[in-house]
Amino acid sequence: MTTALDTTSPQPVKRRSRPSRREELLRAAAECFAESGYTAASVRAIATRAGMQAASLYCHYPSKADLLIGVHEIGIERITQAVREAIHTELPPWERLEAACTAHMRSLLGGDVFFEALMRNVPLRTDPAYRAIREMRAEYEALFSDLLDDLPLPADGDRRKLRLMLLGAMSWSFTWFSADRDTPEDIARTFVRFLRQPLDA
Amino acid sequence: MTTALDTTSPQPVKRRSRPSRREELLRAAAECFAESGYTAASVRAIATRAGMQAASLYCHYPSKADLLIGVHEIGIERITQAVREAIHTELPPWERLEAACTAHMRSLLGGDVFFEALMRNVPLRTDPAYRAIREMRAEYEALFSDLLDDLPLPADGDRRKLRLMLLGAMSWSFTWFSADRDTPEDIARTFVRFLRQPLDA
DNA sequence: ACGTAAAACTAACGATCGTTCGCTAACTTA
DNA sequence: TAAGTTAGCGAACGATCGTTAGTTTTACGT
Repeated sequence: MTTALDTTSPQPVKRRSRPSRREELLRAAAECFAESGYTAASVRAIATRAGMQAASLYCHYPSKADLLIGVHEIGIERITQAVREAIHTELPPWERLEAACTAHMRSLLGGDVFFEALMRNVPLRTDPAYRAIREMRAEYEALFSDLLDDLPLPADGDRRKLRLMLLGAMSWSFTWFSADRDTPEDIARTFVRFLRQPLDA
Repeated sequence: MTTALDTTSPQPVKRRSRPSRREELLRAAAECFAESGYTAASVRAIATRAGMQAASLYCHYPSKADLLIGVHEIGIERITQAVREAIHTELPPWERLEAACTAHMRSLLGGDVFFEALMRNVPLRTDPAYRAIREMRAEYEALFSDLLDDLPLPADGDRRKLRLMLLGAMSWSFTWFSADRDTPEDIARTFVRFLRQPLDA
């Protein structure tokens, strides 16, 4: 009969001295959140993808919800950086807006799992993480508010709705984008052109 | 000590001869899906809201996934009907489009839980219910394809992207709409006007 | 009035969930 | 080298999940 001796063999248990194991964990979380959505993604699946046990995950993050916040932080930080760089140059207002939109779409549709996780997990107003995430998004969207303020619009141009329309159309592209038919840059250019040029004959 | 006698009293268990108990069930499901999202909504919560036990739910629907499909069917059918009525009149192309958008936004933001459930549960490509739901959505969006075909656009007007931009912007409004600041009709009108009129000075 | 089928019930199944516990082994630092 | 810190592990907790089985109740056609 089995005794206490023949238990599990003592596998090495490599301890990673990597700069940050948390980053690998966040990436794994982003992948799972992107694939299955926050609720359906299990901490066990995330941990497995990061090469550890579910319990070990809690050495780095106190809860699953904090993982989602962490994923959002990285995603928002990246896209903010990308847009900031794109509008850093001296350009006419409309061209600056187009540059921002191009950077926005490139980030969103470029295949980065952090952005996929972002888009597929827009927080509900009842979520506990709603406030934290919403604040991050608002800060990012303020970039576009500034860009629109520089635009020479007609007097009746509702800048708020213009921002919401443009950002909304771009956000939703996540649901229909197909790399076969479209490119992020073309979508951005076309959307800005639709607003800029008269479509009515 | 408690015996087997003092268990739950035999409550009457009124049997509803209503035209369709399934409809109440679908409404309860829509409410739960809208509040918590599909995965986080439990069949027990849905059943409780419909005034029955979780097991009784399976007398009407074979699975939770079928409930989601049923909710989508009702939502799509309602909004299709609303838009069809709106564009039934004889109107110039742009006015017809605006009428369709107004009806679209009124449905989406009017507080109907079926539409809230729709918007908060856009299916992932990996979901088993993805195909069924996607087909329903495509059929609805074809309405707008027809409307855009009637529009007198410049030669370089990409009608597909125009449709995706307009529908995307309207869909996303679900995430920022506030009844205090906006009305569905105003959003629809403004969005169409942005496309129709030149914004560039 | 009776038989029957649908609808609702209670109970429970196996699975999985997020999280906690106690311990081991590795790295860091003194 | 001794002490301290901590990432990682196996196991398990209590809860909840979607679903099924078996039974009882209700409504309705004959």
